[in-house]
Amino acid sequence: MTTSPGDASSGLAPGASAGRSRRATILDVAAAAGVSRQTVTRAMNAMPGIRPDTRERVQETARQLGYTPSRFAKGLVQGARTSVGLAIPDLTNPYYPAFASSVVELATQRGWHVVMDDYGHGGATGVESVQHLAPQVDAVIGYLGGAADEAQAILGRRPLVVLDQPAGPASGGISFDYDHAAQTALRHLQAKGCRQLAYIDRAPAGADQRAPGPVRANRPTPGTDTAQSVPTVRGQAFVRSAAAFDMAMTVAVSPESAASARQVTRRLLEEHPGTDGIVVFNDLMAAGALKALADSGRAVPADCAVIGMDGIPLGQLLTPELTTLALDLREVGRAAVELLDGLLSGSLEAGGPGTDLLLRHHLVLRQSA
Amino acid sequence: MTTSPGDASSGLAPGASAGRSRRATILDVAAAAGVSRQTVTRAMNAMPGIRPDTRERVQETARQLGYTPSRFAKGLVQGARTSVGLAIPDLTNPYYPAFASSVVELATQRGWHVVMDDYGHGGATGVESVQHLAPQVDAVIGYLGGAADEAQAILGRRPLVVLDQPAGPASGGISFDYDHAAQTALRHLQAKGCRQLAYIDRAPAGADQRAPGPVRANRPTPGTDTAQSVPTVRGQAFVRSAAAFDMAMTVAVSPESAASARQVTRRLLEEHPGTDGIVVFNDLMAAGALKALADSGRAVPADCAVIGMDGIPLGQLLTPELTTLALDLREVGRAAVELLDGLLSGSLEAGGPGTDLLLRHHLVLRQSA
DNA sequence: GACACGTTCGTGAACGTTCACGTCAAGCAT
DNA sequence: ATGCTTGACGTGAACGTTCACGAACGTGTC
Repeated sequence: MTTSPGDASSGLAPGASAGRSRRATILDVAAAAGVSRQTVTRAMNAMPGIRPDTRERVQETARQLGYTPSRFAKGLVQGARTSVGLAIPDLTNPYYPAFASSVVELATQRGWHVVMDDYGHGGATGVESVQHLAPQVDAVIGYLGGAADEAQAILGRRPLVVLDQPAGPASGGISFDYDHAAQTALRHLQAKGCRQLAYIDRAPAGADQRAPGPVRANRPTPGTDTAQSVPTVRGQAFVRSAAAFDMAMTVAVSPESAASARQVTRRLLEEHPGTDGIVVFNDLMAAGALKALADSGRAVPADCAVIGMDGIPLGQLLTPELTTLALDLREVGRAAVELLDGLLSGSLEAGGPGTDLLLRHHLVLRQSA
Repeated sequence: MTTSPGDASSGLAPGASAGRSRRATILDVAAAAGVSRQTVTRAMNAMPGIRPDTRERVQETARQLGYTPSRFAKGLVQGARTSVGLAIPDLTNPYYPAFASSVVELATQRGWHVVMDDYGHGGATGVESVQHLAPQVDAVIGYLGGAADEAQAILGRRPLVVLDQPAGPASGGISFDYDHAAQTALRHLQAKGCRQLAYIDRAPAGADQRAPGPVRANRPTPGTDTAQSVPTVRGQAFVRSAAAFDMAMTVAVSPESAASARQVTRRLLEEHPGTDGIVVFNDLMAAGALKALADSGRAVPADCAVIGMDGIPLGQLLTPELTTLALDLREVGRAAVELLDGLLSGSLEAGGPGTDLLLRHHLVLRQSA
């Protein structure tokens, strides 16, 4: 004990500036300020029924003790402030932050907190993300990539809004009308005179990331099941549409990155030099495809048109500027939050009407097609 | 009431599937399963000392009642799982998600939760963001844009790590060596033969977003105070360096978006047609500058070189690919999390040595300069 | 048959805060 | 003096969970 009795600047209770001991509680503050718990509460929460000088004295004491009210004790007695989990596969893909930004904004407006998880770093799955989020949140919004049933099981009665898939066993779902998107894109390409199409799909999560997928010519013949070589529902919609439009379409598969898409597109162009129209899984990969076309000396859209998918701002910065099947991402975020809001407030019933939305892309014409 | 007495699949206590009443507590489960609180705890948390069949019966009961343990009660008795707030000005700028992604990854590895706030939507400030986060978190990491003192005051003893500014009154700070960055860039441009430089700075937050800032020729003459027309420390470093290298440099100011930067650059090029080297506040705005140069029919880098700042992946997708003063964003995130980790564990003392880091950009040479 | 022992389960206490009261004194009218 | 109001402050109870015990019940051992 080196504390001398005449110590200046600390006429407080013992242990006032104590180092690494225990967190200060409301009782410590009350004792140090010579008042009761309730008065401390009144001082800290700007409640009436306390004399201004008392309030200030208590606040000063709290400051000196480094007192911070326990959010757990507060939450326990007051009933939860709602906090929602946001499960995102990859913040590095500009699509997701654009969506997340909207969710965070609208959630904040409602006084919610957003606990974010960017899973997929260590190769985690959406379900693992929900598992990590679950103990901390009252609801989850997320791109889970399937497995909504397991996620809902983990959450119990707490609402779950899944994106890019129908609700299924989840509380709510927002999915996208890929058939409509595909038809819109192919109609446009057909009108432009494109005849030899290609679609670059995203490789499934489990696929080997090192070896870009095979380039397969899938001349769509009715009755042929192409599901195996076309990993995503998005891709399958394009295959269906190509058949309906009677257009030839090659499908290539690439991991979800611009660099991989560039490489895959290069191979595609070598094996199918006559390709005059390419649709790509998303805008990020489309950027890679544009690079590959430039590498091969082709002019876009004169030699080959390109259509991306997402509508992220990135597209406007590319050269040529990217024509894309755009989603209004702020709108998607708004839909998700409003759906969740309805679920939480009880004005919407899980699995009931209005919990399974279908959103449409619209074609934004820029230079590349 | 349409519930018939012979209803199957629900032999539980009354109110089992009750609609919107009260949240089920551990006591409800205990009563319904015919056991005690503690046994329910043991069943839910996979603790030993419970018979497998009991465990399963309890779990099933909990599932049916939709029981979810209160995170508040749990936290109160167990001591907090740490959750950190992440205050970000704008998730729409690709710089921030790249950083956030790294923070979320490393925080998750440590078992922390990340509460994200994307302030700046409604024109909120960093301090307001901290205010919103404070009741929910044990620490904050953030790009606050100054005002670290107020933020720290709100947080009390809880650690605060600020980015892009020295720690000051905050617990820890990570800042960037802009003088070094500026010297690196200008040295390169000088070697390339550039003689008429321009720097495009970001307009301060309070500035009118509609009217892009003035284009001012700041031929650096020693003794002239240019601080007023150069809003950021980043910009001031470039002005200083230009003076040191004895290079002419015009400073223009633009709101932080590619579209605005494009517009400002266009005006800059009209007023200063001889410009042969441009450095831009960040990569996003540099993308706009590249567009403006293309608009004016100039070749990059032949007619005019461009150097961005940040090192976000976007730069590689542009045409021409963007030379940039890159920050290793995963490294920045790692530094922030490790700093916070030290602060939280007590191995680092707030304001002590090692809490104020200075990171350096390195020049990534691509096509644009 | 007494004892020790392991397994399974239940009970008091505690976590830190707020809510709903209760108390006490001062001021004022009757 | 009495009663009533008002302002400032204190006290019991409750929120829902886990921790540290203790009780009850077999099961084996000597």
